[in-house]
Amino acid sequence: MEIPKTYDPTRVEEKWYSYWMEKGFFRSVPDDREPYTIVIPPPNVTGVLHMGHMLNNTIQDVLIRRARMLGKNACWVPGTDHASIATEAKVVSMLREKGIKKGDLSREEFLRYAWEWKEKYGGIILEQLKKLGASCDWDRTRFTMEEDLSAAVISVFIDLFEKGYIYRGARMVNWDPQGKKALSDEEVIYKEVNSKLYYVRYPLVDASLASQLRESESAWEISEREWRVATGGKNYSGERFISIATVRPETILGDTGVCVHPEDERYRNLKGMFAVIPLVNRPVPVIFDEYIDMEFGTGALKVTPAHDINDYNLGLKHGLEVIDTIADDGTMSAAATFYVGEDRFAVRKKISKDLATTGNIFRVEDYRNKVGYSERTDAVIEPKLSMQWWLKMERVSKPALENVLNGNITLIPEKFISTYRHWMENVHDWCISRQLWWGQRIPAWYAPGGEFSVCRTAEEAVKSFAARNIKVSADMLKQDEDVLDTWFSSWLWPISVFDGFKNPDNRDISYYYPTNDLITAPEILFFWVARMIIAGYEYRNEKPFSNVYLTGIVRDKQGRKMSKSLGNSPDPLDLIQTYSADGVRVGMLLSSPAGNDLLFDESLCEQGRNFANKIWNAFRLVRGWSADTSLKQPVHCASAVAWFASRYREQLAVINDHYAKYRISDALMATYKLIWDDFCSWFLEIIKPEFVNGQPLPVDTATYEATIGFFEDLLIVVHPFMPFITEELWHYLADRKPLDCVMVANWPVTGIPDRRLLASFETASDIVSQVRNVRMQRNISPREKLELYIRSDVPVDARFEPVIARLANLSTICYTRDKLDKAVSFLAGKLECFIPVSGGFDVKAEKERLMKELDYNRGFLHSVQGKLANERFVANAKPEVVENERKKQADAEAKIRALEEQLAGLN
RNA sequence: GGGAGCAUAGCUCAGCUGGUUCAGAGCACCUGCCUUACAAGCAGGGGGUCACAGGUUCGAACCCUGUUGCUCCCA
Repeated sequence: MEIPKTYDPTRVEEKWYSYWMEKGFFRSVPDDREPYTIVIPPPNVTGVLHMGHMLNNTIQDVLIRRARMLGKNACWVPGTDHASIATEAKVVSMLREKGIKKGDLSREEFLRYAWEWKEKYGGIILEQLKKLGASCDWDRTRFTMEEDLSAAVISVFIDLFEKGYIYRGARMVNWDPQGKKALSDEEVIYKEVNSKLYYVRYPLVDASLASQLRESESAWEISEREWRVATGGKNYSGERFISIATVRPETILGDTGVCVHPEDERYRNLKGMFAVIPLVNRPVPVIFDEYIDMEFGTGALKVTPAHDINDYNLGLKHGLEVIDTIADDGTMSAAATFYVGEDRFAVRKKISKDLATTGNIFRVEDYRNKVGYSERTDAVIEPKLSMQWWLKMERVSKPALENVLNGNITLIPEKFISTYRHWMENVHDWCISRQLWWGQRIPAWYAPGGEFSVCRTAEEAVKSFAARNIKVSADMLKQDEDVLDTWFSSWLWPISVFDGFKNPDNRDISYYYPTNDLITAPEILFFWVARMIIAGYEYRNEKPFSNVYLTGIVRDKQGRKMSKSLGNSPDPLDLIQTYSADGVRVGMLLSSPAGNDLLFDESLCEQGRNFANKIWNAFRLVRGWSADTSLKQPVHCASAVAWFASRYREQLAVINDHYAKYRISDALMATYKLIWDDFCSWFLEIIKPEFVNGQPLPVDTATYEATIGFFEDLLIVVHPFMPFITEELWHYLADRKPLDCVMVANWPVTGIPDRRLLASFETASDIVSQVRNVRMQRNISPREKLELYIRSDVPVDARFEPVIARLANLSTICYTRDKLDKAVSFLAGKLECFIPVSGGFDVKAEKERLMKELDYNRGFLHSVQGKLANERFVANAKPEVVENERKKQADAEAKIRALEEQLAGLN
C-alpha cells in the first residue's frame, strides 16, 4: 500500500478518537490498581474553547495519558460550571433578541429559558475538547447545577451556617441607578472629571445641647463668626465650627459623624463634642480615627456610612447610624427629608446654593477626581449598601494554609507559595451571595417580621420558626431572592464529582480522593484553588489534591492577554484544522514551563506539525525495507543498534525525571530530540540500506526487528504529546489485536545505559561532524570519498569505525605515528585527525585556523593555571574540583602541544 | 498604597548544591545542498558585558545590598 508523503491528520484523528471511546479506554472504575486522578477545572458552560483551555487541557491530557501507560488507573473527570453571571447575561441577551425583558418574567419562567439555553449550547466546549484528544472519562461528566451537585451546595451552606461561619452583613456595591442593578468592579469605568470641592462648616455643640436638639425643632442662624440657635424655647449661641471638604454635598443629609485624626493638634479639644448637620439639624458625634489623612482638605472628614465603603467601616467601628438618603433610581429618598424625589445631581446644585445662603458653605474650589461610570449605561455609579451573605474565612482557612506551607500540597512552581501565604494570612471574608437568578438559591426564609431561618425547605423553616416562638405558615415565608456565588459550587468540585456529600463513604470517593494533580491558572489560585483546599479539609479532613500545577497565561506575540474583545486569539479549532491536533498540542507545550506566560505564535504549531511529519516520514523509510533472514548483521548496524538502545535508556531516564518534576516542556524537548536527532539523524542514517535499481537492499533481520522495536518504544514516549499520529503508526507498524493500542501500551521500564558505549559514540559523531565541516569549508562534495588518519595512543572504539566511515563517507581510516603534511587537521576530543586533501591546500588559511584554536587553548590554560597557582583556591575548594582543574590543565597542555606540532609541520 | 515575581542570543526560555571547555536549548538567521523517508527536509555556521552599580568569596548568571525597567495580585 502506498503511504502518502505527508501525514493527513483529520481522518486519522476522528478514526482513533472514536475507536478509543468505543473500546472504553477513557473509562475508569475503581479497582486494585493505584489511582491517578485529575478533576478538570470546569470550564464555563457558556464558553467556547480558547487558547487558555488548549494549554490547560493539553497538559492534563499529557499527564493522564502517561499515568495510564504507567499502569495506573487513570481517571480524568470532565464537566462544566454554571457561571451565574456569564450565563445569565447570555440568556438575558438571547431573550432581548426575542423581545422579552427579564423583568417581565417570573423567576421560574426565566429559569426555564436558562435551562433550555444550557441544554442547547452548554456542551459545546466539551465537544471541542474531544477534538484536542482529551481522554476524559465522559461517563463521569458533571455540571455544577445538576441536582446532586446543587444539593451538595445547599447542604454545605446550611452546615456552615449552623457552624456559625456564615452571616449576613452589609457590603458596598457599585449601583447603576439607570440600569438599576449592581455592577461588578470590572463593569465600572473610572474617568477623571472636573468637580468642585465644597468647604462646609458645621456648628459644634456640647452633649447637652445635642440631646436637646435631638428632641425638638431648631432654627439656626450662621454668621462668619458665630452661630445662634433657637430650640425648645431657648436661645443658644457659640463660635466653634468644624469644617469639612466634600465633592458630594448632596450626601451631607446622610452624614452621621465627623472624623478627625487623634493626633491632630487642631482638633485636640473636640472630644465629646457634636457637629450639627445643616438643614436636618442633626447633631452627630465627632470621632477620632487614625484612618484620617490630616493633609487632605481640612483634616476633618464627614462620615456618610450609607454611601461610602470607608465611611461605612468607620461607622461600624464607632457605632454610627446608617442613613440611606439616595434611592435606587438616584433620587433623594424619604430618609433625606429634603429634596425628596429629586435627582442627586440636581440636588448637588441646589444644596450647595442653599448651604451657601445659610452660611454653611464658605469656600468652593475646582478639583479633579476620578468618578466611576457604568460600562453599560454610562451613569455615574452610586456606591450603595446592600445586605449580603458572608463566609467567615479566618478559621476555615487555617488548615489550607498550613498544608501548603508544610508541603502536603505542592504548588508548582514553588514561587506561588509566598503569594498564597500572603493571601491566606490576610484573608477577607467571602461574599457568597449574588443578585442573580441562575444558580443555587440561598436557602434562607424570611418571616413577615423580618426574622429569617436557614433551612432546606419552607416546611422546615416553619418548624424552626415555631421553635423560636414565631408562628408562621409556609405560604407566609419568602425565600431569599439571591443565589450563591458560582465559586461556592466549584470549591466543592473535587468532592462533589464523586458524590462525596450525598454519600461520603462511597466507593468512588474512597478510591479517587484525594486526587493527584490539579492543573489551573494562577489567576484563580485564591478564588478557586485555596477554597477547594479549605472545603477539602472541612468536609473530608483531607486535601483535595497533592499537586497544583499552575500554567501561564496565553498571550499574543506582543505580550497582550488573548481575549475576545481584542480579537487577538486564534480559533483553536482552526489551528487544529491547519496544524493537526498533535501539532497544536506540541505547539502549546513547546514554550510553556509551569507558571510562565506563553507568548503564543502560530509558528510553534507549525513546528509541532513538522515534527509529526518527521515521524511520519521516518516511518515511511522503515516501512520500505524488507528483512532478509539470511543476511548477517554488519558491524555498523550492530553498533548502531547497541548505541541507540543505550541512548534510549539514558534519555528515557531524563524524560521521566522531567515528568517527575513537572517540567513538561522539557520532557517534550527531550523526546523531540531523541526522535529527531538521535533516531532519525543518527540511527536511521547509519543503518539505512543502499538503493540498487530503485529498490532498497534488504536489511538483516536483527537490525530490522530492532528498528521496529525502537520505533514502537518511541511511539510510546511521544504518545502523551501526540496521541493521534502515534496510534496511527502503531497500527501500521504491525497487525494488532483490537485492544493492542499505543494508548494503553506500557510505558517502558528504564534500564542502565552503557556509558562507555555512549562516550565512544560521542567521539565517533564528533569526528563525523568535523569531517563534514571540512567538506563544507573546502567545497568538497559529500560524494567524494576521503581518507582519515588518526594519531592517538588510544584508538577509536572499533565498533564505530565502520559507522564513521559510512557517515563521513571515508574510503579508509588509518592510524599514524606521525603528523601528516598537506593535510587538514582537527582535534576530536584528544584525537588528532588528518584528512589529506587533493588539489590546492591553503597553508595560510590552515595556519590561521590553527593559530586561533591555539590562542583559545592557551588562554584557557592560563586561566586554569591561575586558579591552581592560587593557594587559597587549592586550600578551600573541594578536592574533586581541584582534581578537575588539574585534569583540565593536562588536557589543555596536550592540545596545545598537538596544535604547535601541526603548526610547525606547515612551515 | 500593600504584596509577589521577572530581567540570560533577534524571539521564547533552561541553567537544579556557587566550581567540567559553562554561558546552553528550540525557533529565527546566514551558507551550501531538489543526496531515492522528509525542502514541513539535509549538512554546516555565526550570534550573548547573563539589566545596571556595588559587595561577599579562592571563585558569581547563581548569594547579599542598592538602582532602573517590566508583569501580576490585593486595595
